[in-house]
Amino acid sequence: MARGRPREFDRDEALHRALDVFWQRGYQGTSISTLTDAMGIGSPSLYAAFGSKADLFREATELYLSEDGAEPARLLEAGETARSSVEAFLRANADLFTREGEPSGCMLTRAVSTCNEDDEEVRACLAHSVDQRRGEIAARLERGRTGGEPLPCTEVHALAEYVDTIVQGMAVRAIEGATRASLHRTVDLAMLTWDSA
Amino acid sequence: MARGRPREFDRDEALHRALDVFWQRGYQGTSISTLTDAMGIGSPSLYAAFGSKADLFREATELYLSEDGAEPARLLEAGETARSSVEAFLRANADLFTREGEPSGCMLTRAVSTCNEDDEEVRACLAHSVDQRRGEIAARLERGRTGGEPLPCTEVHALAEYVDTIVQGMAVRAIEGATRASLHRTVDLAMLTWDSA
DNA sequence: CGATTTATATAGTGGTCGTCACAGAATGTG
DNA sequence: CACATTCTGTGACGACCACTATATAAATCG
Repeated sequence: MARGRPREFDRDEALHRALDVFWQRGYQGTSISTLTDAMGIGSPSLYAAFGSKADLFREATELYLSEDGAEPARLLEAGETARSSVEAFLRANADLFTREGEPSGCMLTRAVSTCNEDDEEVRACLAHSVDQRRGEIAARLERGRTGGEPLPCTEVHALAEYVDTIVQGMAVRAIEGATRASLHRTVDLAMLTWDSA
Repeated sequence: MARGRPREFDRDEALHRALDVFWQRGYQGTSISTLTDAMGIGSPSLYAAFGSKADLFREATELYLSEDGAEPARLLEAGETARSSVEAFLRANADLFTREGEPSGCMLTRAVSTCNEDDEEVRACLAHSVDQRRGEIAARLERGRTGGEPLPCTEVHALAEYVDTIVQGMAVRAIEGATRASLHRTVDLAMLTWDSA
């Protein structure tokens, strides 16, 4: 098996490094040469292994969602109440956006702003990912609502959009340099919405 | 006066068009040729009148703050209470981010994500503008606090950061295509924070 | 072994980036 | 008028963009 000359780099590790670059610089702000430098390979190897810049970005997005973004999503599902689930979700995102030695903010949020309308496929990929995240929030809220849990708003979609707004706002603030503690203070205030009922 | 050949374009109008382009495409996503096309001038005229791409961006930022961004800031000052001022401020931003036939979102928020750490001067310019906005929110809150108005949090800076998070989150959602009504529903929920006291 | 298959390194493709030299055109001043 | 001054259009600079043709290297297959 594996006829021909074997690949000299670890594809998965290279993808991780590409994710870091996209995370830090967005889509348009990342050049192929930046990627090849970070991945430690030549451009022909990149194209042979990943197809194109857009394809590589798509794979990096999937990796982000399945690895870094998985912990917030897991906490969103695992909480006992919708309220505690949302709070854990927000705090996990605040932590994710301010990890030491890692890019700041949310990879998706950053990419949304850094690809313009020409990059049709990349925009579609991002829209799908963000829609999915919002859907997961709404689903968790709906689960609480049907279970009789009091929510600050009966429209779970509107409430999910509110939670998503907090997440994306924190992502921008992390890029601007906000500290983890500062984002957690914001979560404190965001959760006060629940205490209005 | 005005020795020499007179300029054939209106500098202020050209700056307005440049603002539109930066607003829609961010900083790195905007090329000089895109700018000259939109402004209807040649690149030497651009450089003679504005200096450089970064200088032009700085001027466009000032124009944004003094014109489009002025209405939210005005409402923030004009409201009777801190609460009503913040609500009017948020709604004005929601409107600003979803104007028909105009770029979506906030010009500052978009630019924050689209310039990477190499563009030192541009980042500094943006940081200053965002800090200023946050400071205005905090000042209005402090005015309410010393006036005896009940606030959901005694730390006006933390509360200002929360409000700023909503603004920036709405800006990202507007870029993603959120409707004006959807952003106003988010403001509804954000203001519930005040009802927890 | 030779033949085949796959990956790599080198070096390029045409195109665009931000910026500017230069020459010509249009104004004011003497 | 000549002259100084300022703007505009043409065209180009070197550097970078995403991407690839070509040749060589390293593996498996028969």
